[in-house]
Amino acid sequence: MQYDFRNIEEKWQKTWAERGTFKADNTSDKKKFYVLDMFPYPSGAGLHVGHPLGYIASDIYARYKRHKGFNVLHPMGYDSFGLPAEQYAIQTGQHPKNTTEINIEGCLDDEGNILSKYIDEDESINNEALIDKSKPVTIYDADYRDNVIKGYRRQLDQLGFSFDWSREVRTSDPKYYKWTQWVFIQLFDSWYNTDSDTAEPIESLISAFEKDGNAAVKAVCDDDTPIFSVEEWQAFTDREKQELLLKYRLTYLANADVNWCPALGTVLANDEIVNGVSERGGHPVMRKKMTQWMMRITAYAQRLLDGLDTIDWPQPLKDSQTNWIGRSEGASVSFRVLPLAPAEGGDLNIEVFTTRPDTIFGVSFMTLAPEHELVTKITIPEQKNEVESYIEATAKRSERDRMADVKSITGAFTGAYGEHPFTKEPIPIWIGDYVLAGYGTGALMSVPCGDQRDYDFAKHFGIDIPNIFEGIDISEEAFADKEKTVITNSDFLNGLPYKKAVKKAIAELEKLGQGEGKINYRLRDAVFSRQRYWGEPFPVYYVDGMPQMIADEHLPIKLPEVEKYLPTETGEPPLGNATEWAWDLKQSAVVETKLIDGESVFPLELNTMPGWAGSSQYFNRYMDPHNEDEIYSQDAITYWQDVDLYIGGSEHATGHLLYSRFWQKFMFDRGLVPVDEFAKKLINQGMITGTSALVYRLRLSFKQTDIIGNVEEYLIGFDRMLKSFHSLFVSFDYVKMELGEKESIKFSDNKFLKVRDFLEVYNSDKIDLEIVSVSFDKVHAKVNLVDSSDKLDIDGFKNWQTDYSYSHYLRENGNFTVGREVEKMSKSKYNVVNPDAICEEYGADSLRMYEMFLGPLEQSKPWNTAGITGVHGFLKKLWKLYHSGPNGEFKVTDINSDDNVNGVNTSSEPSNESFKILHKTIKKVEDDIQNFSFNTSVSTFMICVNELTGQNCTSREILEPLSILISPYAPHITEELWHKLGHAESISTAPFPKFKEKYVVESSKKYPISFNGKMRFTMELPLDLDKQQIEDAVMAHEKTQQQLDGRTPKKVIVVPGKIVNIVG
RNA sequence: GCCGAAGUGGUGGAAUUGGUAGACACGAUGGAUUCAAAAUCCAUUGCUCACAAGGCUUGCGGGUUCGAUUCCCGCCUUCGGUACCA
Repeated sequence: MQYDFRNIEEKWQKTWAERGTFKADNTSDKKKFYVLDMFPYPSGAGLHVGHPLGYIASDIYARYKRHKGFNVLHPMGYDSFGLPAEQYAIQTGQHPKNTTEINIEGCLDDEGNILSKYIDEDESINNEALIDKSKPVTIYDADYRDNVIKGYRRQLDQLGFSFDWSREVRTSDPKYYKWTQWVFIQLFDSWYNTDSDTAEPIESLISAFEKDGNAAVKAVCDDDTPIFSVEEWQAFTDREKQELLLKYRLTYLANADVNWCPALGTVLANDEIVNGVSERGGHPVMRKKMTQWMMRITAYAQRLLDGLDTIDWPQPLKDSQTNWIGRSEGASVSFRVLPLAPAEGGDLNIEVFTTRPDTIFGVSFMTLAPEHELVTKITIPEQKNEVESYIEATAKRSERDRMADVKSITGAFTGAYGEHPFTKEPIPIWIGDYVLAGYGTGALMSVPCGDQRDYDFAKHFGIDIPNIFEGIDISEEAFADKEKTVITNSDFLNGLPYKKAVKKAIAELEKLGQGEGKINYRLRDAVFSRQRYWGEPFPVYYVDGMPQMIADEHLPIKLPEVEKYLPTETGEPPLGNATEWAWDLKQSAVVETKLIDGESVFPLELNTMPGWAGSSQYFNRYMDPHNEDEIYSQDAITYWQDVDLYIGGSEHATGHLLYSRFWQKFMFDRGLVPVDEFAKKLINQGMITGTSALVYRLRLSFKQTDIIGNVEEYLIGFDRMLKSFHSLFVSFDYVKMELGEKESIKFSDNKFLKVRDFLEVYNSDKIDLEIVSVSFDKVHAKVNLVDSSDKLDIDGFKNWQTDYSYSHYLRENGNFTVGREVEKMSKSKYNVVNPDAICEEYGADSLRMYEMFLGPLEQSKPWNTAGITGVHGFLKKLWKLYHSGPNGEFKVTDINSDDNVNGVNTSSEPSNESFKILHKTIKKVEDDIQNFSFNTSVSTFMICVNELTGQNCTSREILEPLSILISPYAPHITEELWHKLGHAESISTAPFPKFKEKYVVESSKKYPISFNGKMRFTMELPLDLDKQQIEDAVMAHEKTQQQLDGRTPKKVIVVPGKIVNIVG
């Protein structure tokens, strides 16, 4: 019997789905275990082999935990709001809801034929069903299925994951985003009490105001919050009260800097901006202030830091969150702006944050971010032009550019001066783009002798560099070593080391009332508004410009329909196009926009929520995903608690993973979740890169003498020079052999004789120019046109790119090979490998095993389909091991079996060797799974099956546990074998085999005998010898004497059970 | 720039605590089987030298150690993140 993976996999996938094998129950006596994957954004391109890597790993772990007797929750869903669907909507007018649904559910029926609703009258396939929408496809095209969207669900299903699909969520489903909106309202209705260090309902803040005003309230709030008394509070109008409360709420409105692109009418992400212009269309981009919803994540800065110590996440990921939060201790210092500055001058102060208050006497200038609000106020008329043009120039640079660029030093003098708090000397105030507006206060006290950037700035603009470090030469560079610091030229700080000087400086500043010790965080409040269509609408309407929440019972507020998905002509977000987008208070319903009267009908919020909104609580929603009354029941969350294992990419380190921790802590504060970290353990899976196939196209450079005798040399595509044929492609083997490491080679070097021959035969009469050198272009070929030995299918290549149909192909030894390069998997590089095709050819079990076999889970690694034959061959061998009967029939022997073959009882005890390899495998695999080292498990299985095959093992006692060991990795084949072994129940809950030490104990060891650290020979010795006995045995060995050649060893190192090393 | 990760045969990788470098695979070469192909099986395969003996070898340069892929110092290269891509 052959290993028929197609039938086996289809059969068991169907059976699992029908039986609900992987449904997790919210009530169970078993211990719970929650394995979570980062849910995908369902893109039209579908899955490539890189996507399932983490899902396979988590599935192995989930299945392993089921074998270990746990009640496992392993859900999957879709992060289905996002930009690509919106971009497509802008281009085609297709509703993102429809494209999203297609991307998830696909366009094929159960037989794999396209659904009739996607076939147009003329039998062509509707554009929305196509992956590559650039050219028309009809149902008569032979391979139309390759270009039809199969849908994420179908692609995931065929990989045999043990997901509990009954719990699926989609962030764009109103039933789901109802609860995203609900959490937003909870945040709006909360403030952060720094006394109790917890978020509290806004009512407690209001009652505090009503009792004592806000002077005594310890809260996280906006910097510009005024102090008011009870009387003042009571005298405030309702609107004033609302404005004040906004300064405390955990989500609030504020003016934030964004990258505004006037031409596109939209805000751009940093990576959508290249060299100061938009990536799409190359339009100018400006920094601009816009009113945005913000999340007061800074309230949680310290707790987000502290929490990192309590979770088992990768250290690099923790490091990046730590750096992101960026805690620094120092002092805030207030500098008076000297009144000789013009206009409003006089009472202006500049707040700076410094980590080095000890260097305050080294200040020789101040630097403000060009965006700093005081810049326009303090700039003197003479400097106005210079300052303004500088501000304009920096507005065009992205923050990342400004941070990355340390070489060009730019800035402008405002003409204004600050006053040193102690010396009262005037300090010139500059602006410079190395100061970022959102970082600290957006202003620096510049100490050139102690900070390299300040030093460079001072040198560049000829500003003083006073030295305040004892015994340090600062003529070449700044001195930033805190440990070796001794302060001098600094009045009361003279002679003090760093730590004492800091303390003293802060104390003196406090005496003056011009500063205090302060902890600063780099973390900023998160912008929560997006000027997009395809996102969660806010449950917010505006009365007199003040935001009001819509009551819980009216949620969800569903996304309105719009004609166009672009911003409006007046620059409002796409929701501004909606004709039905107003809140009627009386009816408690969304009504037509034109009914807005400011009395009972009010405008709704036009922004939508960002991508991370929907993913910040989804892990909790999975626990009770269809609950319509609560975000989840308390029973469900009490049972499941938190995620035990979360697998996903490290690119989410400071986005999703930080925001989710913030929301979880908030939910914890409000008593909605039992723990304040949502995932105990997290593993980052690496990227799978593509292995591109590159075909080498000849380029020749020619020399030509023109009429007046100038000699010109130029490089030209061969095809353009010679009309008689198209490009000449040359086998990579030959190119490499002739070219070596060089890029190009002189024609006179007498290489590439084959090319010369070729030119002579085909074009001798056409070449009237002198060839100078030979080089090559690399052309990407589709990877599936290349086989495991890098040979190109030339006919396939010609068919695929008809431009090359008439090209010539120069072979080497009858083969035409391509070069290989590892690059990111992408459509444009033709190196994307689709899991469907792999499943079709080798099966899901082979794909799962191979993805694991590629290498360590956390590392990025290149995909090369060629290698899959190794694991596929292994599965065939595994199958054979259980099918050693006549004609490949299934055969397993029991110890007490009555089986008789020709009168001989075939029952047999497994051999000691069989037990040994089985138990070695159990030990290794269990260790591997616990260490997430899945690649080494696959090797271990191979060794085990190879050995058992060699031993002709057929014992149930061996083969039954073996199938369980392999089943997390290759669930289909092992389920089939399990079934054949006579079990009615799924293998998935069979108990994991127990490792028994007694089967693997060794009595002797093959010792490596080294001389001066180099292994020369091995020697088998009993393990119970002591050091001296081993030494004696080794010294007595003839090869030892041979090696020593008469010398006496200086020293003999014996490590029992490990090695012997003879020195001398 | 800053932060993080990784460099081992032709390729993916293994070596769990400092102890036989290259497990397990892919590819390649030769052979068996076959009318032939596929499939399967066997042998060889880090480099170097004609063989053997030997020498060299974990990105580069140092160091610690009886012994370093592993620990320390200094460099180089590639990749990821860098606040509106998801």
